[in-house]
Amino acid sequence: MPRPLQPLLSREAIIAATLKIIDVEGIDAFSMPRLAKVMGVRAPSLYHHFKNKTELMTEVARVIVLDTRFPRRPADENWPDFFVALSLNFRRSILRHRNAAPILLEHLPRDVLITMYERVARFLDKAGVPPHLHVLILDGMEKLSLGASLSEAMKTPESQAQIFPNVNSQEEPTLATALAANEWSAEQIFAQTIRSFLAGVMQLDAQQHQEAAPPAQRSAGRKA
Amino acid sequence: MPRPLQPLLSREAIIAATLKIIDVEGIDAFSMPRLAKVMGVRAPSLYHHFKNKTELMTEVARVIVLDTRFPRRPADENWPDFFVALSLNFRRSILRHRNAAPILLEHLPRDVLITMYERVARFLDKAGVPPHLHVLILDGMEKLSLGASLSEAMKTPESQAQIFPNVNSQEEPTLATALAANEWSAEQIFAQTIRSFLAGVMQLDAQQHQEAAPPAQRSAGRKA
DNA sequence: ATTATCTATAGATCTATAGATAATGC
DNA sequence: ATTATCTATAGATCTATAGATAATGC
Repeated sequence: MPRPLQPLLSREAIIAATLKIIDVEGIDAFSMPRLAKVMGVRAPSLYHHFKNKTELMTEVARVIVLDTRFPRRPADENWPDFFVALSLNFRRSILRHRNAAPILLEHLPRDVLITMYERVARFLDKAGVPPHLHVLILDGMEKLSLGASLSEAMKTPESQAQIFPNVNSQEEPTLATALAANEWSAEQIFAQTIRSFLAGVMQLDAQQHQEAAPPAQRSAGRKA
Repeated sequence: MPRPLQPLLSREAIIAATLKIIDVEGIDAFSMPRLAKVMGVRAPSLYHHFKNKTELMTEVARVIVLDTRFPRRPADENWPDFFVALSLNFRRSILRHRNAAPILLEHLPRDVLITMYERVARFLDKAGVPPHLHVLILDGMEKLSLGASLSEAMKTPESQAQIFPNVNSQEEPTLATALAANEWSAEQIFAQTIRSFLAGVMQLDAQQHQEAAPPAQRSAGRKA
């Protein structure tokens, strides 16, 4: 059966099948022959649609991140809510495919993020957040979201319920006490971390302006 | 030459050689035969010292993280400085072996972190930071440090100088403006992010106590 | 008896290319 | 002429185990 009446493959279908294999069987189970088998074709046919395995993985990473929904814009004074919502969406997109975390690390789709960050920067502008804080806010949000998502994704099923796994109350009494006092889920802690970060960015910036210049001033002096 | 007069191998030497291969040639260049060749032995000899490749990689990840120095304790009121120093040390430890980032993600040595967090929790206690904030602070610091280190580690040599690579001032004007205004290095942004996060944690907590209880109160009410 | 190497090798794959083949679209 | 499959296969490895061997330490 050389060329079939209807194409058996498409880039979209190949990417979807790749994700499914990785989701269900794990990343080590994935190979081009395995993918071919799942799709009912022979391995070389896949190379008609993707130059090589790397190109396929790059697209998989893109699809995962592109799934992140952009939240509705809240009232200007509640702009941190927007960041919490966006970060949670990003985190959930990654955790929808936790077995793919290593792929995401290796093929982080910078272009997708850049496009997203441009929209976010415009949002910040409209909300009245001073431009000299934009890079700090975007970078901090990226790092927090990536760190939280990737480390959560790598948790074993057993340790998924715990914030810090394997804490021994004999050897780590202070930490054990702190954990016992915690009533938040990993996701709630993440949201609160984003909120705290944003609050701190604004607070430290306000402090610096107080020091550097008279009250209602607002420019220059972002550096120490 | 069956058993040599002096042992040719040791766990420490094997781990060091593994890291060297990964640092110099990249993670894909690593294999047990390649490692054996570098050490002047045959591949099966390595299995006398490590059960399998996974055990070796787990130890490599441990060694990388164990390299993180615990900073000197500053005056209590400057406790955030301690966190900035610790986070920077952690980040630098990871970036000393940037090619090993995927190993770190997959074999994150939880026990090493837990031991470190116990010390940090005690430090927080002494500095007067209320226990109900410990988990939030530790988790946030972990996520930020991991996210920053791992994504920095995966940057290509070309993009290492940039905060966000490949921003086009035609297509992303707002973001490009924000980047042009930035005068900080990735490391400086990271430090400032840690600082902001900590400031925000304290500020939001103070606010909540204001709402929930009369001034000098300090207990309960960590939840909304 | 135990330790630390070796030889030999099972056994399992993988990625990717060359070139054939038949269907499709112009 | 181009497209989308196929067959065949080059070429390169890898991980890990079984069992031999000689040095070491008791």
